[in-house]
Amino acid sequence: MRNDVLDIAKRRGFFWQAFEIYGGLGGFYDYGPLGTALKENIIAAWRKHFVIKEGLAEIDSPNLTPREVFEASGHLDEFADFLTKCTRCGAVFRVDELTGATPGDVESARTMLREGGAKCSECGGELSDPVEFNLMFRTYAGAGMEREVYLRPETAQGIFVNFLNYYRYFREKLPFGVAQVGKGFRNEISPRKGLLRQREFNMAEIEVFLDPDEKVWGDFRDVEDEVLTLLTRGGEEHTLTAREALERGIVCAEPLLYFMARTKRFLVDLGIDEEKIRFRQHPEEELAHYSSDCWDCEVRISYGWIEVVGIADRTAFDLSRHMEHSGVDLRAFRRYSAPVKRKVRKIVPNMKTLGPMFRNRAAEVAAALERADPSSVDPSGRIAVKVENELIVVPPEGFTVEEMEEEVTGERIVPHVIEPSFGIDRILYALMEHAYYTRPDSGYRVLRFRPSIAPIKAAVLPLMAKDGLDNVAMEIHTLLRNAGIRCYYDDSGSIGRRYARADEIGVPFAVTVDYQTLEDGTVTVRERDSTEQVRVRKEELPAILKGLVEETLCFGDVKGV
RNA sequence: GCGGGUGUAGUCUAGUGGUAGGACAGGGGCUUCCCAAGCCUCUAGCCCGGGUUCGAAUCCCGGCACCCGCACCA
Repeated sequence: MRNDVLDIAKRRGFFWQAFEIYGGLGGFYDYGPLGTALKENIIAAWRKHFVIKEGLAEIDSPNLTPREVFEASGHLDEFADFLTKCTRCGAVFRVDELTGATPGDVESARTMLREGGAKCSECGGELSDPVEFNLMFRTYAGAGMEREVYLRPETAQGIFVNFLNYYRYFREKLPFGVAQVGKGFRNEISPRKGLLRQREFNMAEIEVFLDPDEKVWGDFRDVEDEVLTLLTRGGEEHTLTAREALERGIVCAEPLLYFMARTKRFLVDLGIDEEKIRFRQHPEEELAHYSSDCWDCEVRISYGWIEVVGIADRTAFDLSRHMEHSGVDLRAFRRYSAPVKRKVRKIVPNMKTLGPMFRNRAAEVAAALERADPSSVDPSGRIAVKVENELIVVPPEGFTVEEMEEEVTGERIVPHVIEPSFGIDRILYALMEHAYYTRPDSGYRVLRFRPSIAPIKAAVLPLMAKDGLDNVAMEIHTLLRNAGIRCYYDDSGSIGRRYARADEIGVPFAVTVDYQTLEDGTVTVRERDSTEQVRVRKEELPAILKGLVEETLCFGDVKGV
């Protein structure tokens, strides 16, 4: 079955190994005409399900990202490393942790490891030769190559670093969500399994920013009846509704569960087999460095259960780290429902005396005084403040301590992030496997794409390429294309062969011009899976096909003449 | 990255040192032909690079790619 799908993928133009004429390059694929169209249709469906329905802001940030971003995100520390493995127990270690120094290349890593005489700290076994483990592609920006940049391993950072822009865009109110469709790059050690593990891949990510004390998103009632199969960290398997999962505390964060249910609905809507979808919670040790809880949506295909969507609670990790590293305040303001009044003692600088006393540093001293704690005024009435690492003692006449009433309207908080991250290529491949079947009578191959997802919507076929049937069919072909329907004309070989060719790439409808067309202007429309036909007037064809393709009209409801 | 396997037209495959063959797919034709019918015809291939040999798809070495397992998978 897998081979049939891969055969169709290559032969008919869905996808194939890239750079083949130069021997190929592992982990890189081309999408051909049909694959590109299919991918676009999947993304369009994703937009409908998430961007539009959830009211997200879709954005587009660069693939190349400066080093600093990944220093902050932790990707550099965690993944640009030399690793060694215990040959006895299989435990994995970082060379820099074992030797206390960071090696520059594999050779020096090996030397350091051997000279240090390091052994496995778990079982004392011998360690393997180190392996370079840098999953990010590095390059340089600028003529002088002065900026080190990396191809992003996820699109998420492009959203986090712009948090303030999106916060402003959403008029400074939580919660809000930002989405991005784009490419991610990971220099996988061994890319495998075709589209499933590429070095350059398509992803669609959502970052939802929430108040940590009020982690809710969407209307849970919309999804509460959705039945989910859940594999918990503890090894239990449950099949229950989202409501039950929430009430029994199987998934702790409500928005996580909400997006899990929405994800399932999206996949089923695409044509993924509902019976072959499950959610698996990451065990502690599998969690990424940034997430506190994560559920993978897995789909069963010929390769087994594969992850197609990851739904993670990234907590305040990313924003906190970018705050530390950039020095920019990335907090949101949580407004209290009513302002809180409170009495405070404050130091008020007296500029009249501070000015002559400190001259050009007076402003800094005043600022330091305002930040200082009134209780640190010493018994003699003086206070010491730090200005540019210098301790300055300000005499009593330089300030007053005043008691005043202050109105506090809110506080600053670091939002938490819920991240549903979709692997578009994996979804596309899984969809192809799930859509594939062979006709029981003939064994002919069919892709059962629903009309809105199918890359090509209609085939226009003259029964015979003569007697003027071909001309009429070509006219209809033009008519349909002008109506915005993606279709093709085919007159080669027998009519049966042409139906089979169309079925193999999942064309849902075939329009056939026959001898009766010449008499009364009607054509037949054939539905792919049932192979049933209905005869309609050719003038009505664009409207009927548009309805069928947009799924506002069912094939069974098409009125024949 | 390690171990095992595999690379022959678009796809599947025959060919174990001596002229690369087939099937399917594809193109052109014939046949009033609605589910890959038949017939004629054409296109198209030894993964790449070295070596051994008079001669390599075949043997050897290296590389690349794919598959399976391990490891890795933010």
